[in-house]
Amino acid sequence: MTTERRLADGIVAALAALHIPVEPQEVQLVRPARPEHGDWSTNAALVVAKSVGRAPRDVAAALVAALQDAEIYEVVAVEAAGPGFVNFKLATSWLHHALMDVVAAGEETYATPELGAGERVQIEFVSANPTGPLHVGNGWLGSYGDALGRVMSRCGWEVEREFYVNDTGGQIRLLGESLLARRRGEVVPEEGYQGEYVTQLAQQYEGPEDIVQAGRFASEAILENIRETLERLDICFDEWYSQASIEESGQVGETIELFRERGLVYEDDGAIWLRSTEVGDTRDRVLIRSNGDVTYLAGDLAYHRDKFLVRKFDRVIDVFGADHHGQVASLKAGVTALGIDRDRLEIRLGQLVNIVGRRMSKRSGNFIKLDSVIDEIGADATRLLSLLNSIDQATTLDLELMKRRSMENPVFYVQYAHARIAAIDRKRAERGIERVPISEANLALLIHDRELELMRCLVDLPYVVGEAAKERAPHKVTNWVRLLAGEFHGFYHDCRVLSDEVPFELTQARLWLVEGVRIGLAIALSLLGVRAPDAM
RNA sequence: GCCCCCGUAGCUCAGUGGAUUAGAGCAGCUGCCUUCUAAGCAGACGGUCGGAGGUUCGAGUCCUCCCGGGGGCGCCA
Repeated sequence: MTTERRLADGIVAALAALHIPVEPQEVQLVRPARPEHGDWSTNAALVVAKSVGRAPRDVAAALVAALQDAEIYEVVAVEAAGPGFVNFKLATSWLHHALMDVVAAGEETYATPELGAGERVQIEFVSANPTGPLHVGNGWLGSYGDALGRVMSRCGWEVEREFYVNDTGGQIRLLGESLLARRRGEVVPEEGYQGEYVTQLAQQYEGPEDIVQAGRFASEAILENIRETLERLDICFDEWYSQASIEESGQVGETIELFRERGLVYEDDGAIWLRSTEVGDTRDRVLIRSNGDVTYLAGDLAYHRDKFLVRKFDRVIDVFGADHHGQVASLKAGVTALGIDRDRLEIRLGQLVNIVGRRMSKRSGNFIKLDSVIDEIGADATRLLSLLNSIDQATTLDLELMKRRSMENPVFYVQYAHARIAAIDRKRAERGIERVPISEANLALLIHDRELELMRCLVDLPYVVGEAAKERAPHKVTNWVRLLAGEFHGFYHDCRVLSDEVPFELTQARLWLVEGVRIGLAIALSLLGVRAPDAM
């Protein structure tokens, strides 16, 4: 049983003994930022004060007395503080036990909070049009979606990642036209695709002078290039879902029929409309244009019908760039019109990114190829760079920083910590030192401030991973791992593991502490999709 | 006009209800290498948390309005 569990149970029991009713969710047990506030702290007295009509400090005092009587294991002091917090001070041994827990659980099972309860969630992300190479923004949200999937999987969600391939419609025709124009040596139409890759594809295309076939050829080749780029970043998908396939399968018609049955379809100006204002949209939307083509929205709604009603996901998370904000209202409304609880569809909008020193015209970040960034700074740095900040914030990425081989560069800083640990282990082997089983190590010798800080940091990982999953914010894992790496470099500087000056027993204890840190680094880096190297 | 995101140190950003001194990294300043990688560690400096009201025992964090930046409001995708 963890210390946290013991304290939480103790608080509930103490409140019960005092006949104070409470909603358990309101009571928080946190690790305070300031050491003088103890090892753990609860706001229980503050949140129940109003309902029992007593001053928070009075409740806190009563709670303290009850908790003292309870004599919880390893708790050496309970005190009321500030406006009514109850702070717990624990024997240092609680950290040693926590370290044992980390090592016992290991990389596989440490920090795997059961939050998802097996809920089946689909995360759709990137879904870039196969009309050109991926840009920086795709890598940014691709890293986000992939890391979010990893974090949620670790927390007990059953995750599937999907890439929606927009392989049909006007843009593919336009791509075909652009390619054919290039092959004829003519100028590409003004709204067409001007990129040099079109010229290259035109040279490879040996098919007929047919827009559809040329478009398909080009989009397939480009999609292949997209896959390769994503693979370089270790961004994986379970499914590549074709928009063309959903249109050809008749599902669009079935979806529109469903809307019709609900009386949400009408004709106007020769087009077929969805009365989406009935279900929360700001305006009605066209499903079938007057020329007979289905709109992107109609396909997208058929696609979401497939996600919810055919494949039966409990929850769907769509990750879009902020430039797709216009789709949100109609998608939500369409899903509602299908009789699906709109809260089961989560749409995360990532703000647009810019690059330091590359003067942006409008959305300039989007014109920088992802492949060239990976060439420049490497895959690990590209991923970590993308996971440094919240996607809610329009950020300016600094490529130069990520190229430096020094502490200023977060990816090197963190990976270097892992490499240093591996170096210690190599040195240990060289010196013929065996690591004794942890049960035989005297962890009580770990009392240096650096050592205690490292253990405190490790204790926080399950909480951090859980928050990252619940808030769909994998960058919280990045923050944590940078912190852990920082603590480790401090420890490394002040506390030698292998040295004639260090007693054998302390060496053994430190070897296990270092192993705990390695586990923490390995877990966090794997969630972020960044390699944990043994040497640099 | 309406909708979404943001405004925190010179720069890039954490922090999204909790504790009389709001954090990190970088830039600039100062120390520390016969030692497991100095690709490191430490110290000092640096902020009216865009502004004004409000809710609360408690607000950078929640609500309202205003100012500023980005994005979006197609029979495009």
